[in-house]
Amino acid sequence: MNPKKPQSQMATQRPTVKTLAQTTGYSIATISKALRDSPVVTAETKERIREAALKAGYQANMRGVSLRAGKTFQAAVLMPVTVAEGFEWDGVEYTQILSGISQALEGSDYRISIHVIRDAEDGRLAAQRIVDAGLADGLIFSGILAEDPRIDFLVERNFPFVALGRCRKPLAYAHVDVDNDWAAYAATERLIAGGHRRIALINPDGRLSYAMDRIDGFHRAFVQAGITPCDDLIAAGGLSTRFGKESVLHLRHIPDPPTGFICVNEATTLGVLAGLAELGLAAGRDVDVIAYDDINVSAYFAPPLTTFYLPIERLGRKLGEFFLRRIAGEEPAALQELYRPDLVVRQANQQQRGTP
Amino acid sequence: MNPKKPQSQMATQRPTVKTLAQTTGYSIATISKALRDSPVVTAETKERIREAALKAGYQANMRGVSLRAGKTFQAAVLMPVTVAEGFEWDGVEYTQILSGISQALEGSDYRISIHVIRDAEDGRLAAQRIVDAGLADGLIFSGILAEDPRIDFLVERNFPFVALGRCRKPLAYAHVDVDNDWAAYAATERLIAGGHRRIALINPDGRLSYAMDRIDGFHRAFVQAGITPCDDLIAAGGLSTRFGKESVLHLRHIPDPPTGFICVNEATTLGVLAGLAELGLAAGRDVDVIAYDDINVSAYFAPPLTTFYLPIERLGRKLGEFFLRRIAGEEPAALQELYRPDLVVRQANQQQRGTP
DNA sequence: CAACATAATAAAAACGTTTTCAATAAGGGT
DNA sequence: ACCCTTATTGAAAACGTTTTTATTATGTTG
Repeated sequence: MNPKKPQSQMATQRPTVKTLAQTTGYSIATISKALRDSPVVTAETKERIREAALKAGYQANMRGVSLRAGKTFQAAVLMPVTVAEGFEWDGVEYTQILSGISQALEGSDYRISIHVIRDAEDGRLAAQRIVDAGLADGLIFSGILAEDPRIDFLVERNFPFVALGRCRKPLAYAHVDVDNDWAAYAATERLIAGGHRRIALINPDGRLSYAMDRIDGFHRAFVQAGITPCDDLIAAGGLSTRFGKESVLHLRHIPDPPTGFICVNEATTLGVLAGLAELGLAAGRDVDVIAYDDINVSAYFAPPLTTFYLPIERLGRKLGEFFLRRIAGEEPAALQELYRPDLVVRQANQQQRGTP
Repeated sequence: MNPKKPQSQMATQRPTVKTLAQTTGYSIATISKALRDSPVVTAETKERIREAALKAGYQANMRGVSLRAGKTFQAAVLMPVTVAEGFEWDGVEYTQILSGISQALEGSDYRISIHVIRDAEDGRLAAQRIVDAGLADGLIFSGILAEDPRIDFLVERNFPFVALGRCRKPLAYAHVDVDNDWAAYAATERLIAGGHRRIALINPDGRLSYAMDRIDGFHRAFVQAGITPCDDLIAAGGLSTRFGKESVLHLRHIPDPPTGFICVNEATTLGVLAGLAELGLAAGRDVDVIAYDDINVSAYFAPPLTTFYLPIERLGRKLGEFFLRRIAGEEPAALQELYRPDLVVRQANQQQRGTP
């Protein structure tokens, strides 16, 4: 075979507008307009060109479109991961977030590109790289800090983005969030109504905005009930299973230990249950545990736990929708939504049980 | 303000090779060569141009590079998700896979783009779309079926890809896999040695290649021990928590029920434990459970379980490495690796316990 | 019937690169 | 002093689009 394959090689090449122009006899301008359904080209030629395109299996080359349009058609998602091995079930909910975003982007020309980050500061660097190098047309990220460097940066550069969570600065930006203040309030109130006076809040990193929201709600429930808030029972740490377990082991060994636990996610909840098991305690009998659940797994814990449940995939869908609308030019102020999770009762709200 | 902003607008535009050409006085050809460190351009001019580029904050526009090079610089990853809400902890390990791939791709120009798929057939469509529309330079995917339409398609089209798992056809393609045959064999052997004669294998969808591998290993252990294989105790279904629970509830109600359970992943394991709890049985006392663990969570189950553990992030890293090498032109036959998970003993291997 | 508006298509420019090829300058050998 | 080689840079083409502008043909109007 001739290594240059002058003829057969050409035949197997992907067709372009130029190819179609040659086969149909029209100019590449008309081809382009016809395929984009421009009103200036006649219905008959449109038909003819479309047919030829179909026959040739023509697909517009995104690289050409991209260069010409000055767009990347990429939605960059910052995905946090923990560094070390032995990470323990961290970030498991991201699959669902991505699924939701993906659903929203279906039908659009946008694709999801993943940028793994270690922490918020690393996230700022990633954001800067994405903006400076023009790697994407917009950004989606979560794990918002009260003072989030990414939000500051992106707002200042006027780069489109949607945040899963709100920071504590009065800036206008598109976001989706869970009403964590309310959820923590409702959980605490429920435990108080169940007779608990010493309640532990297993919380993530204190710089996270929603960690503060949860503390606010936690406090308010005590104040409204006229009880001293359990500030000493707030465990601020990771979202890991290990942290949940360690928190229980620690908190149950201090004087006047907690009898109720409010967990921040499924991972810490699993850890809390593991810690209780190690101490010979059982949720629903010796202590009460209320969880927050993104991925509908609390039903399978032993015992099944009462949770505040909001499928995180739904948030993902909203993120994707807001992303597209933001890219299309809508104002950030119009792209903000707050969700309240559903209370799923799986354990009775027991009254005044003697603390073991 | 003048809506056209003739001057200030220009100043804020991203610099291009043309800009640099103007500021330095060199031609765009020289600029390009200098920045790519071509040997034909003199050291002095290189230095001058690099300085100017740095000062201007020049970053090559990927869209231009992409069009010219005919590459997308995208590594497409097919990410499976279950459709319905109430998905129950499915696909949680993908975060780790992505993290691993991301680590391997660091330093390269490649970015990860996510394509969510519902099942293998949907995956084939996605693969076809990616290939036909030229959305990526290569593909990474998992959940390999014994007869996987994606592998057939991609091999036939000679499109670069790396599979997490092997199909059962004798095709040459890059892959990374876990030795599931061995793992299932070892798990079964251990339970047999512990005195169990009726052992259940909680397996994923039977069309999955690694499901068959596991059955093979499962069988072999019985044969080698001279015991009748428990074909009736193979539960082939999903990877979901629900399936794990339902399997236990079903299997424990048949005559001569299993006393040992071998689980396929953490999700089903959690379900199995939930099912056992509902029946009043405890792992490690009434029955034995051996799990397979991707994400190091089995230590927190109650009780902690003996598992075969292989951090899936490591597989992800290998996938990314193989991807780059495949893209660079290496032969698929050189890009194949099989991993054996580590046995992590958390429960004693008990002898001949009366089945309750 | 000439002038002109309108419709349809074609030509050309642009997006930002990289690469091939041409052009210039400098140096070395005879 | 002249030719030839070599080193360095510049010009131009190409990647595949889309959009702006120009060109032609057609029909309408005074």
